[in-house]
Amino acid sequence: MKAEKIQQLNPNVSVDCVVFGFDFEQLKVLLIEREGNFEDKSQRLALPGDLIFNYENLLSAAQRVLEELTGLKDIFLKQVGAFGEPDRISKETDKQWLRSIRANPDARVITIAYYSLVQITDYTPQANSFATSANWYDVREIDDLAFDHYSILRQALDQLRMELQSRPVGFNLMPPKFTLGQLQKMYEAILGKSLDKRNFRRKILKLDILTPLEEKQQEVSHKPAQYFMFNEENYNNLRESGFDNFGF
Amino acid sequence: MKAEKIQQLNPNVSVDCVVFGFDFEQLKVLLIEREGNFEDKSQRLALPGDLIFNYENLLSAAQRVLEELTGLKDIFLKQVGAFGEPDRISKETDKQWLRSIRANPDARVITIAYYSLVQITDYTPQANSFATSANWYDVREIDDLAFDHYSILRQALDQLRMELQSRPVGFNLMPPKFTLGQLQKMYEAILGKSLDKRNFRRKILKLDILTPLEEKQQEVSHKPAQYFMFNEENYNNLRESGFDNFGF
DNA sequence: TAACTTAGTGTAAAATTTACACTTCCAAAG
DNA sequence: CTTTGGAAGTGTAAATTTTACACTAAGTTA
Repeated sequence: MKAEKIQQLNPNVSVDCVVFGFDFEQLKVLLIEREGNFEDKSQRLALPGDLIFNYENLLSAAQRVLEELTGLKDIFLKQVGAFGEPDRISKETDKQWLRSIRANPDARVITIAYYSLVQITDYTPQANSFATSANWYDVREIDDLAFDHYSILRQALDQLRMELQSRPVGFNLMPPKFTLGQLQKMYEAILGKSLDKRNFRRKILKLDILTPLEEKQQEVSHKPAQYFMFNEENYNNLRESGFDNFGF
Repeated sequence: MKAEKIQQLNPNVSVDCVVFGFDFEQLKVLLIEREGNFEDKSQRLALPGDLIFNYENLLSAAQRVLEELTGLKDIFLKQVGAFGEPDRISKETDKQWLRSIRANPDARVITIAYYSLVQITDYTPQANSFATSANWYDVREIDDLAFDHYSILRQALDQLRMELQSRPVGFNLMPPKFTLGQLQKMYEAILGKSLDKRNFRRKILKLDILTPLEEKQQEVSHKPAQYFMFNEENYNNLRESGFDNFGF
């Protein structure tokens, strides 16, 4: 009885995940494709998302749905906000599609969006459930999506940028050792603008959250860069102490 | 038929409003009292909030509910986020109270919170519906509330402070003409710390959004201060251009 | 007329931001 | 072996911003 109760879908509330990925070149976002008669590709693409269970925590629901659709597990997600326009499911193709997968396809659904930022090489999406594919797409190439997902994406990106300006975010998505050039590329990809190398280095090093390693890059056809790792302790202190002096 | 549809409550989604008010002295928040057997006063107090109608826009719902419970109308509200812990309605007194007013008192409810900042003297709360009172309370004196409303309040306050640091917010809540001392008091009340008078003046004047008036304060028992008003145009430009150089 | 209260004002030192160009080290190509 | 291409790495001067700090002015009230 209890188990049944837990498994009941709440027809009015869904979660959507905006998982940004960085591959040392561009900022990408994880999207799924769905079966159906869509005019163009952008309408076939959607953020991974689905209804929550009735007695499920919102964040857990987002993590569960993300794993079900794309195979990505244990992703740290942060809330963007609620999207609840009564007409957010207004496109005819979206309505049709919902009829094919939902018990209650005409219910009014508000969705809670979450976002994250991961290192692409750490995760290999595996489409499942109603997703026919799950892949990374260059954020700059997306100009529309199913439902209201495009505006959710934009808002998540705004929030990520703001977060990046105010805290040393994004280090969770760097590999254990990395070069300052890679770190700068991450900032540039997310902020969508280029930064001065010397000023970037000065500023990031002054934070005292990076520990230089002895090791250097190998087998690159240019001057090898020094590797760095995080000073976890200082990094956490800085995260806590909030958002002073951290803009680029 | 349509009207009936519109009037149907959605048992799973509510809105809550955190209306901050400033009275030239302290930062206050608008709370309602409810009928019932509550252990202490803090449990009797709650943010104005209620279920949404099924085909209602979330923001409109927040404005409607706010007006129904407190009489405050045409308040500009900004979303804080969704609060959806499955156990957010866990206090026994809250459950009892819901049974007295809701058709479906045991439904799982997620709530979307909104906040605002107004000038207290512009609004006189009038309790109505299930609110037995609607009053302003000093934010610093609140240490708990019904449901999960205390944590919603804290999060809204964090967001207000962040917003204040990054944009020239809060001017909407000043009277048409005001002194720099009053403006500084507003900043101090919201940020919860005192600021250097000379530095504050220099910084705020450099933004070039204040126009000095000829007029001076009358009948104050000290040196009368000069009045200022907004330069709407520059103010809007600054709001748009975003959040550079605006911390105190 | 003395006491009280808030308004209003300037500066020097420190810290931060900004713009800017050349040398170094490696692999690959010739 | 030499040249070339490509990213790494480094310093400084000027401008701007931040910070700390104390006295006089103009009203009202006692």
